[in-house]
Formats: sequence, structure tokens, C-alpha cells
Amino acid sequence: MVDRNPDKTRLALINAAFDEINQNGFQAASLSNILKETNVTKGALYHHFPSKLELGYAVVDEIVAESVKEMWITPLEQSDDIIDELLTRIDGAINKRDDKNICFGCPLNNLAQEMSPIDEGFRERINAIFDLWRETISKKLKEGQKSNTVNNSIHADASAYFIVAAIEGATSLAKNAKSVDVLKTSLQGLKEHIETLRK
Amino acid sequence: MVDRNPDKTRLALINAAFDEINQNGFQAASLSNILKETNVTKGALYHHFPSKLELGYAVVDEIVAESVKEMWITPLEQSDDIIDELLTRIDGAINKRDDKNICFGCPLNNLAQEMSPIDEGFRERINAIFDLWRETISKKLKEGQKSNTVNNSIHADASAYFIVAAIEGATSLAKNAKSVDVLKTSLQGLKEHIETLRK
DNA sequence: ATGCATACATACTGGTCGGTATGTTTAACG
DNA sequence: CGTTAAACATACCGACCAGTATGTATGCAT
Repeated sequence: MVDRNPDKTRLALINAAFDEINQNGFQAASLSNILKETNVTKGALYHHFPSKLELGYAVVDEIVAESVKEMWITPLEQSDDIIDELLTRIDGAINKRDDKNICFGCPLNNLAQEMSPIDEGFRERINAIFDLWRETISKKLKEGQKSNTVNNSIHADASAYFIVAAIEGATSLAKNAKSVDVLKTSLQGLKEHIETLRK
Repeated sequence: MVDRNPDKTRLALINAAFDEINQNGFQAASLSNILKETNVTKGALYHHFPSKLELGYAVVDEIVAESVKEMWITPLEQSDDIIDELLTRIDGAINKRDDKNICFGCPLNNLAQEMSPIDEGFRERINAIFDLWRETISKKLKEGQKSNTVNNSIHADASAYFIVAAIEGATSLAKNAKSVDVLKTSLQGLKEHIETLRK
């Protein structure tokens, strides 16, 4: 009668939790809402996750981290010209937004802001993602300097920090303004800056 | 016996609410904690504020907005050289931080992230502050272009967006990393960028 | 076929939340 | 002095929350 599929149940819970968290924040995320959305019962939820906190961790590890890797890490790793690729990915980040989804901002940054002062488990997980992102950029900038596509006089580490900060800040401003135009305009300055990193 | 001072009571409530909100976010901010902190009773709180939401609005209007004005708007308005002043204010923003307070991030950005998708009243208030900040920078950049201290080929509006975004993004990264060094490094890139805006 | 762990379901608990109803104290004013 | 409204105090409410106790159904191994 009932199709019993633990993996599917677990995934449904994580996905619904991601949505709920993204809209309301982790603390205000309601397990009842997640259960309602998924038609899963409380017993099933607590069979898969020992606590709300662990459910949140799973969302970070299995959804947020994966989406950052897919969106940024992998493409940057595989690129031949880091500057071209950065510009392409920034355009990609703009184009996937519209005035309806812009208001949810960057899930990674949302969780970072809310949870990092409160819970060390969240903070470490989120920090690891930011580190990976930033270090990937830094590494590729240094590679570019060796292969003469990136200006040798720039500080790759500092540039990587700055780029990540500018992206998150722009997303944040756009979220608050509920406007893709704000995202586009804010990131225009970043794109021009990135151009100046070229050899 | 009891010293009755409504203005003082109101201010104490707003200040305690600011702290509580800054640490836990607005939704997780507990009125009970605020009352405990201030030794004010619930009856007194609801005499001064009709709801938790209105208390939050008062915090934005009377503390957050004022501190942004003091920290950014007034100094920028009064400056003769906007680029010098921006660099000075950025250093000021770095220097007022230490590894103990960095983890609370920027109160304005914290509230923006949490509340703008949820409550339009918060969003409008926060957006007005961001607008004022950004427009002040933009206006002064344009003035600088006229008085030949700022490069005429830059787009003042876009630059202003970019600068605000980078500051907020850097603060956000540093908050998550719990490190003033991260703030300093991230903003180093911004400072170099701002230098390039000079005539 | 039966034993047993996994997977799920239901009902409930204690605690905290924002908010309210109602009562008391204070200070200013006539 | 007495009145009145502002300023505060206390006790309580219903709603919601995360979490738990306990029970049931399923599927696989033996």
C-alpha cells in the first residue's frame, strides 16, 4: 500500500527543509511545515534525523555545499582561463535570478549570517564551503600568473577574498532591494575589477 | 521608591532589544530576555510598544539607522575628497572590530538578511538606509568628478553599489570566519579598487 | 514461516513564545 | 486635597515548538 523508500523519504525531508530554511531561516523553520510539505510523519523524520540541528547540518552538507560546488568549484577548477570563467560564472549567477527568486538571497550566506554566531557546527560547515570557494579562486589565479593570463603584481589570496565578498554582498543587497537590476549593477563593478586582474 | 522615567525606560528597552536581536536575530529574540536584561516588566514594555514588531522597527529607526548615519553618512557628506574619506571610513570600520565583536557582523545586514523576505516593514526601513548610504557615496563621487578629484570615466551609481556590496560582503565573511584578518584582507581589495577611481 | 531490524505512525509532553486582561502606583494639575 | 492619565506590575492565555514514548507495518534473512 504505502511505498516504503527510505532514501526517497530522507531526500524529500532534506529538500523540504532546505526550502523552509531558505524562506524562514533555520531557527524559525518549522518541522511541522516540513512534515506537511512532504506528507512524512514526525516518527519518520526522527527516524532519519536525531534532531532538527542534524537535519540542518544535512541540508548544508548535501544541498548547499553541493550546489556551490556545482555552480562555482567544478567550473572554476576545469577552466583554462580563470578570469574568463569568473566572468562567465558571475553572468550565470545573474541570469539564474529573476525578481521572484531574488528575494531569497544566497542560501549559504543566509545560513552564515543567522547561524554562525549561534552554533559552531553550522559555522564550521559553512566556513569550510567559503574556504573551498575562495581557495579555488586563489589557486587558479596563481596558476594564471604562472601561465601568464593573470597579472603577476596582484595578491591572489586577497583578490579571492574580495571577489567572494563582493558576490555575497551584491546578492545581499539585491535580496533586500528585491531587484535583479541591483544585483546586475552591483556585480558590474566586480566584473570591471576582475578585468583589471588580467595580464 | 522606584524612579519612574519613561524616556529612560523606552531607551533601555530599545538598547536591550538591539543587543538581543543582534545576537539571535529578530525572530529568535526573546522579549523575556529583554525584560530580564532591563528589569522592566511586560506591562511596561507593552505600554511603550504595541508589539514585538514595533519594538523591532524602533530599533531599526532609532539605533541602526542612526549608527549608519554617524559612521558613514555624516562623515562622507562633510568630506572634501570622497576617495580619501571612503578609505578612512573603511579603516575605521576595520579598527572598531576585534575578534570578540566581529562575530556579530553588521546589524543592518543581519536584519536585512533575516527580515526582508518575511516582513515588508523591516524591508522598507532597511532598504531606505542602504539607499541613503549608497546615494551619499554616489552623489559625492559625482561631485568629485566635477571638482576633478574623481575619474570622469567611472559610473558613480554603479561604483556606489559595488562599494556598499563589497563592505557588507566582507563583513559577512569575517563574521563567519570569526576573524578581523579576514575583514582586513577582504577590504584590502576594495581599498585598492577605490584608489583606481581617482582622477 | 518466523524472527527481527528497519521504517514509519500517533498521541502526547513540557516549555517558551507573544500577547492580554486587569490591577496598582506615580506624578502632574486643578 | 482630589482627580486623572500616564507608567508600570502581575497573572494568565492559547498557540506553537522540538522532542519522545509507544505502537504498528514492512521486508529481508534464516
